[in-house]
Amino acid sequence: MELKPAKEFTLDIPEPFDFNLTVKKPAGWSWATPSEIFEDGKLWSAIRLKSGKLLGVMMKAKGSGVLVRSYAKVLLDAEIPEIRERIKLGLGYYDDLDSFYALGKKDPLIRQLSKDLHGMRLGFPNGVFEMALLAICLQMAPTKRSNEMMDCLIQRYGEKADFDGRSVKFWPSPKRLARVKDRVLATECKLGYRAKYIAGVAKMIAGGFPDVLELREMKEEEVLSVLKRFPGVGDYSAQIISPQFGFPLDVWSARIFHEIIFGSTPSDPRGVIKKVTEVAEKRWGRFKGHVFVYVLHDLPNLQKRYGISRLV
DNA sequence: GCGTCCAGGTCTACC
DNA sequence: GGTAGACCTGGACGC
Repeated sequence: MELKPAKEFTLDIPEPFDFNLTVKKPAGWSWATPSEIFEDGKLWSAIRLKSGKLLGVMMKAKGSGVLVRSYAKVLLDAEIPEIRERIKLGLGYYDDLDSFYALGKKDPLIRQLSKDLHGMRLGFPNGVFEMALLAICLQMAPTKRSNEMMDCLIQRYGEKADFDGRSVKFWPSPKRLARVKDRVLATECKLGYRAKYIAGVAKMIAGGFPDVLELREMKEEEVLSVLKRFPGVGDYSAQIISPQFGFPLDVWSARIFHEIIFGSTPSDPRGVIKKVTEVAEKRWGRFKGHVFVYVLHDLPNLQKRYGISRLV
């Protein structure tokens, strides 16, 4: 689909802010979709609005802010506030980095993180469905296989945005996947038992569900409760999908945080998830999500200090 | 080459 | 309310 230039605007993001670190994070996570393009400080990506409309987005740093160019087949004036809000959320406009970094006065881990990745805002560009696909594909699978499942979903059922001389493939819409039988999904993308979860989530969202901007306004416990109504979404997945940044410990990250907090490698990483989560809540409170993201993007540096045993 | 185990969770049956 | 066991698939490992 060839998209035409639509709304262009500049966002002033509060300091500290590093555009490159925010949209192209060190561990290689994509901003919104794995097929987006980041070259010479410019990002070409896409977002999907609540209506289901796909927008192409080109962004680059401009002074203390960010120049945002959106591309659409047709853009309504009424959609402009939603675009601005989604981009602000995607660039971490609301992240309280000053307060997070201030914890570094007493917490040596945060002191190091804020030094290593200064200005990296968490950002939450995607909608509920894209994050649900990510979370479910991450379950019980090595990274390679998770990536294969997600790539297959995007290539087979995703939507292409051609704009500004670039082509970006975006996650499938809930309406699109709601029309696919779970047996077909399981076979085509080797999703295994996850296929019925994905089909179920697609149907629920296609039938009407709070969007990411609405979830942001709820209390953290309420958001998690709402998200856990999805089939196949438990504590871990709900915290990945939530725009309020929880502490989604899995076996891999539980091992890392146990080594950082307690200085030892747990023999049963799954068994320490509850304990590590409780300590994180007590130690970092509302900034536990910041610590989680910062740590996973700073592993090479932390390995030297904390002797983390396994990086991948 | 073949069989077994298990991995970046969740659900369900059973106690 | 707590907890085994099952769930897809595919790579690693032992034989």
